[in-house]
Amino acid sequence: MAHWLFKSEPATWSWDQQVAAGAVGTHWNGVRNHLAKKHLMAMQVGEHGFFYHSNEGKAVVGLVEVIRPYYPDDTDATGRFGMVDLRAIRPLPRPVGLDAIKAAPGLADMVLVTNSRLSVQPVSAAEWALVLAMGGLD
DNA sequence: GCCAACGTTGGC
DNA sequence: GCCAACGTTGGC
Repeated sequence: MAHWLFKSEPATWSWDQQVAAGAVGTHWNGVRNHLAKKHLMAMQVGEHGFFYHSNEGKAVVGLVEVIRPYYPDDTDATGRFGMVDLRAIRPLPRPVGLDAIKAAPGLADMVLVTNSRLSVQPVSAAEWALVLAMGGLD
């Protein structure tokens, strides 16, 4: 199973809001980038991702699960882009900050480091395990 | 709030 | 189809 990372500015959509959305989850809409779209299209129900707070916080704060695969984003008038649905699984006991990620030897190739502007990113199995451990989960 | 990086748009 | 101009993102 693949792993992912979803970025959100807390002022727009925060982890607390994601948690409040509960099992029903949310539509991860608003993606308008073709590389991000490609990642969304590759996602399968049951796959897990990191929830990352950009700009304010700058940390991986929780885990989410894909609960509905790619379908059209009704906020996109052009019809070119789509979205998936996500639900919160659990917070990280210790949020993993961008500074810690940049400082970790095993995470130098993380997309968060190499292409920080991409809003939906793939995460390798090794990166996933390392960030989980840094966040206090096994 | 600045600005670098990057994606997109539109004129040619 | 190239590329300059522009807008947006996101770290600092």
